[in-house]
Amino acid sequence: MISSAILDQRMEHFRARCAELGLAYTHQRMIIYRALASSDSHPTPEGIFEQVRREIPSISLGTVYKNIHTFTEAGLLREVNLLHDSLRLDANLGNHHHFVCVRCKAVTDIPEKDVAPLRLKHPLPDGFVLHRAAAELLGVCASCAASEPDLQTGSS
Amino acid sequence: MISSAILDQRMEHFRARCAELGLAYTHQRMIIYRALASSDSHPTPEGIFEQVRREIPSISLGTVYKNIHTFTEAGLLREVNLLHDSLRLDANLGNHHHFVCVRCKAVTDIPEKDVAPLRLKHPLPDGFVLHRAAAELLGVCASCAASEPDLQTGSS
DNA sequence: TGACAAAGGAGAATGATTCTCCTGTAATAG
DNA sequence: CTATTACAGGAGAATCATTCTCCTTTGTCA
Ligand SMILES: [Mn+2]
Ligand SMILES: [Mn+2]
Ligand SMILES: [Zn+2]
Ligand SMILES: [Zn+2]
Repeated sequence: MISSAILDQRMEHFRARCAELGLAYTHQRMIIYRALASSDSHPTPEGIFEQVRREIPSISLGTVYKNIHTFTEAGLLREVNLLHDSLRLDANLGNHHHFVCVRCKAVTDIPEKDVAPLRLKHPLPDGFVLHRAAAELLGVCASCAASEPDLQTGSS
Repeated sequence: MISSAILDQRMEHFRARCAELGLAYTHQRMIIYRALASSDSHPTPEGIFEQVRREIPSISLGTVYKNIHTFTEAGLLREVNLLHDSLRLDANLGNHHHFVCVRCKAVTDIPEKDVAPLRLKHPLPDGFVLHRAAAELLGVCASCAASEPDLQTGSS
């Protein structure tokens, strides 16, 4: 759960961004975004659907999915897992990092030594056990950047 | 594509691990693992299926999936995307890191300042444009660790 | 208030993945 | 080198998340 101050700030940003983009400010959208914005557990669409249903029993799962896409495109939401559409496999068992192209979803290995060592400066929450750590670099790969010059600025 | 020396080493490891675990060393398994081990593009099950099919036209997609699971459990393969089973959303738009529990797939936010800054010590491959970087920490969350004491060693 | 484009609801369709069921074959003992 | 048998593979059905289609409803704006 998120503090009420942060939630208010997020809801205000949501309202402003809807106006900015000409998105209709519907009851469903407000409730869906509030469910998302008040969670810090990285929920699934199903989870959001279940929660929203308590307030709007007639809401359809399709509406939840459609708005998740709308919000993501509007920059109001991020997908935790860019690669969730299909399993991606790696037979390289050594430590290394990954660069993921936000455009074509290509995954490129980055040698471990090319990134400053990942060091925890504060301990993990109590009871957590760390197995492995790697950097996930997001951006645009060479071939996508070549075909879309305006992506080269790094401004999402 | 991977160098032939590394491929040989991986195939030898594969053979040894199969013997170790009592896994039958079938032609299909060998061809499937070779397809995986000779790729550095983080292929999908479909992609592996297409490639294996050239050598074993009668192979079934189910066999590819089954062996991918077998190999993953054997530690011969890793999933790039632990969270690919369902979309996971994040309304926290600030920079932060993620801890993913390998057991229950819970995603926990780690404040940006709790990890040493992610710095590239060598430039990305030519033409690549970086948008964002974050650490992905893998391990076992507090509640999973509490319920399975033997997971606390960190030895995968 | 009225017109219209955008948004929502219901359920079918799709696509990736898993499962079931039967057949074939690698492993191993004789 | 066979026979036995448990494990592995093939085919296709089933499942589950996600997307799409089609029609109805509702914000938005004049
Ligand atoms: Mn890799
Ligand atoms: Mn997060
Ligand atoms: Zn790309
Ligand atoms: Zn857990």
